[in-house]
Amino acid sequence: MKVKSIENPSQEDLLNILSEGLSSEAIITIFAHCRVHYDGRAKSELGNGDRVIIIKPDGSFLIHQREKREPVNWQPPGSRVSFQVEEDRVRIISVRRKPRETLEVELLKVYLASYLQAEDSEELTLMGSEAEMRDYIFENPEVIEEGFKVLFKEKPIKHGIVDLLGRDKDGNLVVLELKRRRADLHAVSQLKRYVEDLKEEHGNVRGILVAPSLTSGAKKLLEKEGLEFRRVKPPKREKAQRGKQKTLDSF
Amino acid sequence: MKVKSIENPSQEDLLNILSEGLSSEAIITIFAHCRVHYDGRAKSELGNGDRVIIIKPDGSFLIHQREKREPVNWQPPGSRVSFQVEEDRVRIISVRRKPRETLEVELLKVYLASYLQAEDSEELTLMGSEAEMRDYIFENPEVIEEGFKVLFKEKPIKHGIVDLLGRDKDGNLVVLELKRRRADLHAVSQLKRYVEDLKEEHGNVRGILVAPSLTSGAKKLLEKEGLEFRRVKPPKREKAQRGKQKTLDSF
DNA sequence: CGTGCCAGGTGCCAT
DNA sequence: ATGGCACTTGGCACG
Repeated sequence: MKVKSIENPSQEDLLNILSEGLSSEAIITIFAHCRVHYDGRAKSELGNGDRVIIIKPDGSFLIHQREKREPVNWQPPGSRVSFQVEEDRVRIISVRRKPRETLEVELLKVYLASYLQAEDSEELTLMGSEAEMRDYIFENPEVIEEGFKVLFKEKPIKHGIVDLLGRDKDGNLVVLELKRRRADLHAVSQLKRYVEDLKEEHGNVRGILVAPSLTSGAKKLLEKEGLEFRRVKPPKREKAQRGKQKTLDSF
Repeated sequence: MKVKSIENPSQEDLLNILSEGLSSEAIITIFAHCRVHYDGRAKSELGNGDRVIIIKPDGSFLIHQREKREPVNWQPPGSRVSFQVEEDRVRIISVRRKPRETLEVELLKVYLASYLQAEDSEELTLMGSEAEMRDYIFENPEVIEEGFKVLFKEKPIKHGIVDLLGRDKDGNLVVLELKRRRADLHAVSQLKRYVEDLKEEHGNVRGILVAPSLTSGAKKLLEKEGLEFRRVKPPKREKAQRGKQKTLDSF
């Protein structure tokens, strides 16, 4: 019996679903008219309305309204769930420590209470991430320019971590900042920070923003700062393997 | 009849729930053993497992595994749902245009099919955001320093938009970059970009990072760049009202 | 743990 | 639509 569900449950029914669901590490889903209070890093109030509530066995807690991809309120994994029973209503409370955050759902009317003892050992395989773009350029440095050689991947420098660090055919140090999508002002600032950092210890340093495209503002700032752009799209192929720290001595 | 649910539904039952749910603008929730394919900005595959699927009337589509706050796969609001019926299984397809993205869920076994015709007119009221911090400082500029006056809120400059722009008691232009939480390298880079921008047209410009705290790296970079820090925590009080563009002529 | 940074980020609001 | 940026960002990998 993987699943259990009760429409318009009595208070006893509801409490059964909750305790069985929690103790059996199931995913609990409740349709309810409710009100929500949150206090922690921020603070929020949500008045009465119909929502979908999900409680996962890892402590994740989601409250969804009828619109948007994002939950209106939530609690991250690791939070602890408990419930209080009052005269005519049940209150579900989720507490997170460090930072201390509490989420309180006042259930005014429950339309459906259910849980699923989910078995799932599969993990997502994702193609087209920046990590894959990095590996791709690492293996095919010529897509940046002829004679380009990679020295480091994910190299920590004074203020931050550089995606790729290499040398051009003239021996200049080259910093690459990769973006899997259209690069914006933030990306240019990031690249500029790395270039300025490295210029302090090494002579000339080139900075290249590598992305499928640029926003108008990014282009303006990039040109003003004497930085460069190479158009590269993230490859959508199966990730080969964990390409860890690659170090080629000093530089 | 706000809610409908069927445990271990027949294919006909399932199709009824889906079409009734979609046409009545309900939130549809399905517990199922399934497999998922996604292709769009990136590409992903997810093997067989038990998941919770949510389809919202605005086109939002969520697939949740038993862990994490984030859906393993999803589709944003505005996507269009349809379904294909095969011999022994149903396939739910969600398509987004611009960018073109498709999400396909192959339902191998459905444990529970349900929907809720949710009525909800309430919106979240949130306290402690950066916007509130901005309004707070706008109204109480002395929390930055004695004699500080605000000139602009959300002021667009050459490369970006400054949170707050003002003048100190000596007449120097002052840029404030606000963070509702511990400020990091990114915040410092952002502030530096604004300060450099304004220095080109105006004489001396001070940059102050306003946040509850700083990361170690942010502190180092901030000091090296001659920028300043003021410790301010975001206020958790009810938002007063929409404080729009505040312009005090030129500066 | 804190620091740094990506994300199929999402959402909001501006031009 | 594009742009610039915040978010209770979440999640991960590394020191």
